[in-house]
Amino acid sequence: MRITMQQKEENRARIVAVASKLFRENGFDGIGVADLMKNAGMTHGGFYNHFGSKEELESAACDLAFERAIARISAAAKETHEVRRSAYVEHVADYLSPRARDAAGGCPMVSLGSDVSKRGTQVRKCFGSGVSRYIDTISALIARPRRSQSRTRKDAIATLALLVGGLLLARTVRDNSLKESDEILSVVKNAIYAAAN
Amino acid sequence: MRITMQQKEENRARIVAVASKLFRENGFDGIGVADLMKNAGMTHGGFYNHFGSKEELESAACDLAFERAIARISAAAKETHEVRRSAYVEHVADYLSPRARDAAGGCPMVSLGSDVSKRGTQVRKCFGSGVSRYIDTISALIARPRRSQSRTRKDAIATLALLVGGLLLARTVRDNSLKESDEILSVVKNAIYAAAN
DNA sequence: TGTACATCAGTGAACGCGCGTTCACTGATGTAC
DNA sequence: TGTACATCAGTGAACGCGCGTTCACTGATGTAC
Repeated sequence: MRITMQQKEENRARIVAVASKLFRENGFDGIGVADLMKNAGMTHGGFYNHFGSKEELESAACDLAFERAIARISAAAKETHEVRRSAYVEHVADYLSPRARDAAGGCPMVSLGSDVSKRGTQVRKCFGSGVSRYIDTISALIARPRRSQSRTRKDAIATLALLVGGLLLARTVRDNSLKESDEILSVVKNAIYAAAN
Repeated sequence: MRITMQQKEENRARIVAVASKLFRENGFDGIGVADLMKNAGMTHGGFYNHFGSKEELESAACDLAFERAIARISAAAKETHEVRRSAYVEHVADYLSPRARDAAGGCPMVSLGSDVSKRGTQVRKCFGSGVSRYIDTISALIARPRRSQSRTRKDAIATLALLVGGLLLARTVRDNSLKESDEILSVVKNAIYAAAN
C-alpha cells in the first residue's frame, strides 16, 4: 500500500542510517540488502524504490557517516581559540580511547578505509570528499591566531594520519595483546599532543 | 595423479603467495577460492588438500605478507646507526611514494587493516602478531646509541601510525584530488622526518 | 471541496549467479616387505 | 633392489546456500478535473 511522501523520506533516511552503522561494523560485503532492510524495519523487496543499487546505498551511507563525524567536531569551530583547543584535546582523547577502539564500527576511515579503494567510483568519490572535509574541519579546529594556514593544514593532516593509523593499529593487535593495544593508543595520543605545541 | 611431496609443498607455497597478493589487492571477500587456485595454476577442487578452510589460507597469507614486509626492512637491522638511519629514510620515502599509493595491495596494514577486525580469530591473531613484529622491526631500525629503548619504541609506534594512516588517507582521496593525495604523502613524510631528530 | 483514477512504496516470492565446500575418480608416488 | 599395494594431490562436476536484483501484486496516497 502506498505511504505518504514524508513517510517515504523517513524510511529512506532510516535505511541510510542503519546502513551507515552496519557497513562500518561489518564491512560493505559483510551485510546484505535483506538484513539492512530488516534492521530498518522493512522487507527487502522495497529496497529498489529508494536506491538504484547497493552501491548507491554504500555511497549514501559514507556521506552520512562523514557528515555526522564532522558535525561532532565542527560544533566548536566558531568558538575562541581556547575553547577550540580544549574541544580538540577532548576529541583526540575520545577518538583514541579504549572505548572507541572496542566499539565496532566507529570512524569510517578506520572501519572502511581499506575497503574503499576496492569499490566503485561512486563510493570512492563520496568517501574521498568526506576525508577532505574532515581535514578541513580539523584545520578549523586547531587554527591559532599567529599561525599560517599552511602550517595549520599540515598539522591537521599529520594529526589525522596519527589518529586513523593509531586506532587502526590498536584494533589489529587488540586480540593478541590488550596491553600493547593500550600502549599504541597512549603513545599516539601523546605524539599528537606533543606535536601541537 | 599423485605428485611428489616437494611438488606439493611448492604448490601450497604458490597458493599462499598468490593469495597474499590477491587478498591485499581485492580484500578477503573480493577474491574466491576458485580464482585463487586458477591464479596458482590449478583447479579449485584440490584446495582442501592444503587448507581446512578459506580462513586458514587467509591466515597463512597474512603471515607471509608480514614476513616479506618485515624482511624488506630488517635487512639493515644489524648495520651501524648511520646505515640504519639511511635505510629508514629510504623506507619511509618508498612507503609514502606515489608509486606505492597507486599500486594495488601493498602494505597489509593499509590494504587489509579495516577488514581484519571483522574476521575470525585465526586471522586476527596472525595479523596482530604481524603488526607487533613490524613495530619491533622499526624499533630496531631506528634505535640510536644514546636513546632509551622506551623512547625508541614510542617513536616506532608513532612513525608506524603515521605511515599507515598517511598511506590510507592518501589512497582514499586519490580519485577526487591527486594534488591533495600527493600533499598528504608529502606532509606525513616530513612529519616523520621532523619527529625523528 | 469532492470524485475518479493514476501512481507508487511496501510485500514476499522468485530468479540467476557465484561462492565455499564436498565428492567420486584418476593414476603417479610413497612405502612395506 | 624389486615388487605389490596403499596413499593422496589434483581434476572437474556437483551441492547448498546467500547474495543482489526483479517481479506481480496490493491498496492507500497523490492528483487532475
